Amino acid sequence: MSRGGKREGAGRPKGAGPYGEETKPVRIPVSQVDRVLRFVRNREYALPLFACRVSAGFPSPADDYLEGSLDLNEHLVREPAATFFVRARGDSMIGAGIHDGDLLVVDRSTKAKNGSVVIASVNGELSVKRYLCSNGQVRLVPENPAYQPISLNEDDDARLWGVVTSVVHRL
Amino acid sequence: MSRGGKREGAGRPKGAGPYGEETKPVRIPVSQVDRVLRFVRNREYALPLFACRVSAGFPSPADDYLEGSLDLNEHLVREPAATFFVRARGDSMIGAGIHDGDLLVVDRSTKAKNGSVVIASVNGELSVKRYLCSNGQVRLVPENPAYQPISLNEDDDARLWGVVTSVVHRL
DNA sequence: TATTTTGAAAACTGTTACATATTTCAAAAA
DNA sequence: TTTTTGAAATATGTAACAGTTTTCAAAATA
Repeated sequence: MSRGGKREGAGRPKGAGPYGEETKPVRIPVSQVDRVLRFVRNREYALPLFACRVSAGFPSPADDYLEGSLDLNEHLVREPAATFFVRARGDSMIGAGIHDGDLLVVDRSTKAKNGSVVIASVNGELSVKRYLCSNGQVRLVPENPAYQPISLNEDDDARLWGVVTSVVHRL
Repeated sequence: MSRGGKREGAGRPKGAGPYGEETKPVRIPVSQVDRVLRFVRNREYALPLFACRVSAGFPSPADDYLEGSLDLNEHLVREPAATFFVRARGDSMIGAGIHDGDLLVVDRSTKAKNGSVVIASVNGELSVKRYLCSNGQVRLVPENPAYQPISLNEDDDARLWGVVTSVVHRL
């Protein structure tokens, strides 16, 4: 009459769901539910990151060379609401690894420190420069000997737009 | 005695939460809860892209300088399932804009063309090189005069791991 | 009259609870 | 030996709940 019955190991095993893991309910705004489900189910953009010091077979997800997984958005954008992109022109910052046409990730929420690479407009001219400050004197310095540094005076109409956090160079 | 009381428009208005919208519980794997909450709260990784040729006030979303909006994942990763990341070591590809420590986006689904920058292992040694093919002869060429090109022979144990599509340089 | 304090009302939020739904495996049947 | 079956155990979507937060007019105060 009875089949199966109480016994060790009976029933659906733990972690047999699609995630192989426990779940917990989280409140999501209704308009974003679909987007979030796609995000979670596909884990689309969390891609493997491999270490490059390799001598033998490489790279396979089973390897020790796997450093983890990475999402470019999360890795490169700290605060989405304060971040924008600019395309760089010219080679005045070649020494900082910024090439003509590169995409710059600019964060407006972090304050420029001495030595930061910044987007600044001076007297209506926009540029990417290294921000140096000494003795109260602010200088915007290109990273290419063919260009001249700019020293900011009080009557200059200067404004910092943000700090460049990453450079994306397409091949 | 009683204050407030039942009346039209009493109480907290609808949509007064941080999302300005109704929420609903969705089951999320515990290990991804944090990632999902960040994803939902930050809302958008589709960030504004500005043109850099600018003379006056810049940049504001209302400006004409806005080229559009960009999602780094979508922009840099054509096929998530065939993409991985590698961290570059050394300066052998400095001429291609690849610096020590840069993050390389590698696509395994596109075939290397003549001139592509590729990740290749030759006799167990992994490297980033430019792939050149002429008269059936394959060469892996560094972009730094201090390094020697590698010509592939038939008895070399060589394998192409993928084509480098982008370089991410952090400042 | 003008300003401040108060508290009921209504929505928000994280979590628990629950009613299916699925999955598994050994016993029963073929 | 193979197929069928059903109790057991977990998964899943959502309602419900208890506690929190916010709002606004009435009450109290100046």
